[in-house]
Amino acid sequence: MRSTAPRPTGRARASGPAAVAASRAAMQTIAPDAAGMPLYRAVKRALLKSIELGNVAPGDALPSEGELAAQFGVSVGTLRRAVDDLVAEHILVRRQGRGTFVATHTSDRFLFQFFHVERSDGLRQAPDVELVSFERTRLDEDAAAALHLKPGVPALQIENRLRLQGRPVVHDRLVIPAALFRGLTEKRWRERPSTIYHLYQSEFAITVVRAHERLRAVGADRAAARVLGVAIGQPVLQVRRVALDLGGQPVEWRVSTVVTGQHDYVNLLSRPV
Amino acid sequence: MRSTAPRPTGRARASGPAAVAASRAAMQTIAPDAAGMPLYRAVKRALLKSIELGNVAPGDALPSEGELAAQFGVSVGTLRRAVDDLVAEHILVRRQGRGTFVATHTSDRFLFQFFHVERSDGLRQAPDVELVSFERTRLDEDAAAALHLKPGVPALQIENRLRLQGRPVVHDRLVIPAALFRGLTEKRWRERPSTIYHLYQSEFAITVVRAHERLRAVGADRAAARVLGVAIGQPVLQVRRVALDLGGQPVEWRVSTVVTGQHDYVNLLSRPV
DNA sequence: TCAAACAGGTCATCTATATGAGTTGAATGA
DNA sequence: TCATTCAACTCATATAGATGACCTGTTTGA
Repeated sequence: MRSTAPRPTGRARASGPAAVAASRAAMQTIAPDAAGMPLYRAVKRALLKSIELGNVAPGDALPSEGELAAQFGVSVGTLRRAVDDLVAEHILVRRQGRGTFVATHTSDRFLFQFFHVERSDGLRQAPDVELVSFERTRLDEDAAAALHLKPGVPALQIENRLRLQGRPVVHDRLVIPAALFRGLTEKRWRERPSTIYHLYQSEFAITVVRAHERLRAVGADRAAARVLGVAIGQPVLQVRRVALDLGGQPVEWRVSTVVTGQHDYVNLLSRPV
Repeated sequence: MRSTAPRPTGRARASGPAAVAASRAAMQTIAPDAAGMPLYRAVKRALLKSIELGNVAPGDALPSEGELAAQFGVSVGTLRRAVDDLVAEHILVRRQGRGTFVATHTSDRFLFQFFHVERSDGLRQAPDVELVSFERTRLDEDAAAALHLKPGVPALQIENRLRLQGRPVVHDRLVIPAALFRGLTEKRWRERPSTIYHLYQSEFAITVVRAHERLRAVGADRAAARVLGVAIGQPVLQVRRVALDLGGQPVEWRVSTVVTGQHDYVNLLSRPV
């Protein structure tokens, strides 16, 4: 049994209630090139770096605020300021009474951060995803430009069909650099238990935190028409997405085709806080 | 000349450097129904209310943080916490060394918060707006539903054509309730010096702070085709927007038609902070 | 006259500390 | 046995204050 009078510094690691929360990994130290930068920004960068390097993995608890502040040699207020930012960016998740955790791509919260199609009456539902094709290929011009790589670099191209309320609504064509996803097979892809981005995160340590999309209306091409069961040339929404990881590196290029007969792409300008 | 030893409470209003910043209006008091609510949220609400009521107008400086904190009877830290939120929502703007101001709809910052069309190569530019029509009408079903009003309520319908790099790219049809925009004439509309939302704000005390949009691909209808110079039935992007004011009330219904041949609708998922 | 220094205001960052609320596992006791 | 209580941890809120950066009008001094 542990002492009721805890030592003033350093604490038993593997006993007591706190041990329930995951391991207390050491953080990166504050970057030396942080001169002139506000302290809380330097702390934020160090936290980010620790997550990027895998010192703390998605789902892990961070050390407590007091502990972290001590590790960095800053006050709790400053530490919280840094964590505030990362929570706002959905990179960390706070749970009062439990701890602060590295966010995982499992929750609906994340799903709908990256999935904006819903039924025209406002019903928002997770899509059913069917794999259409999975093949090894090389980057074409568009994908290469989006991914900041050279055309011809080995890649995987994956096509999905997404159903909402049973109806095929979205056709996705994903292109990801093979180098970042070594060992990814069609089997592993098919058998993922959760979302695609959760697969990236849990199996390849790639956490998608941002994306930018460019939307346009086009006539359905042959491939999309066939997969979605619409006429060639029918107006469909084309969404071209670049997904970025924690370090801001592009990791996925995706072209989605959306049939907007009974569904819309929704966008909130200035989310309520 | 003022005393070098300021009184401990209450300060001279119209002299000294501080007088450069605009009037120091009295704030709303903290709502009595704020029980259980965190103090900073109650403060935020009171600030919002003061802006809604016009106690401080767009462009005005708020009292200094210390002064405001004293008015509300909270610490500066708590006051800042409330202001932080409103700054994040673009309702207030901080300028170090100058003060904190009620945001105005003049800056590019605001323009691009609500205008998401840019050239496919990434060039982002403010559009040139031409008035196509301005007429008094009554709400149809769609507009009424969007504005939380009954069909048949008097309204104004305004059509615009937006050019980018000289090329007509967007056709807007705006519907606004006449009751909210009493005295708005085509002349006043035409002669606005700045953006539409700035007109709403400066002339009608309606500040648009949020909007939600639903996008779909459709074939160009006759009106859009004529105004935009495209063939009827050509795939175009249709954006249906409801704009909300400070209090969250819908104040504008807008249907935009975007020709996405050489332009895209851009959307950032999880903006970098 | 006019540029430089200064004074006094603003917000920005950082520290330190106190108290409350939520969670969990262990101890307690019927 | 099993529900309750409790201790000890977590984050959440709030306070008070110090120091720095930034901005602007006034004073100073050549």
